[in-house]
Amino acid sequence: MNVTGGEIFSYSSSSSPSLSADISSSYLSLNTVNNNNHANYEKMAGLTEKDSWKYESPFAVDLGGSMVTDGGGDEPKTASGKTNMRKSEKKIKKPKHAFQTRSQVDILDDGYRWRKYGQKAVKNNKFPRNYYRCTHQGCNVKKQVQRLSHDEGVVVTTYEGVHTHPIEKSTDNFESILTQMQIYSR
DNA sequence: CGGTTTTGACCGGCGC
DNA sequence: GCGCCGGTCAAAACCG
Repeated sequence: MNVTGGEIFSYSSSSSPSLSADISSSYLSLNTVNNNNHANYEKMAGLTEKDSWKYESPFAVDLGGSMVTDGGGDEPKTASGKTNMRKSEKKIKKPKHAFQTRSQVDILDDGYRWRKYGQKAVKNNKFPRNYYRCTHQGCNVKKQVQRLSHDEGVVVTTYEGVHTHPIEKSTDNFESILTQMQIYSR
């Protein structure tokens, strides 16, 4: 069940669905998810109880900044043994924020550079979910992008963690600045 | 060539 | 204990 009211920030790109397409021209090469197979899930809109956690944000806890510590990269990636504890012994939850956006494209550029590290089929949803990680060194911020099956025009982006570095993108255009404002105004 | 995407394997948690 | 499921890894392919 959902705990405490979910923090769902939904804003519509008022007018230009192509907004993100423009900005992200640099690495907009993700070849969409159109070609995905069938897997006819059509029960609910796509949110199961399990998924519900994504839409609640325990940010009251640490948005203050404490959790950012992980940015230091506590992951002991030893060149030799990679299979060491992949799961950090982290007890505190990272803040997660779900954004819902109307957009034709999957790539919503927020000014950061992301590297895709996974893609999985979503239950009750014919579209897969994409997992991205911030490429900045020491920044463990992750995000996952998902599209609603029954409403292909809606893209849900869930951010996890807080960036420990400034945006590196050229902010010389209005759209990107707007995007940043939307992100920071939580 | 170096960074990124692709994609199946793998892993931990959870329910039965 | 087993199998499902969501999330992550990693090697190879890919691309500018």
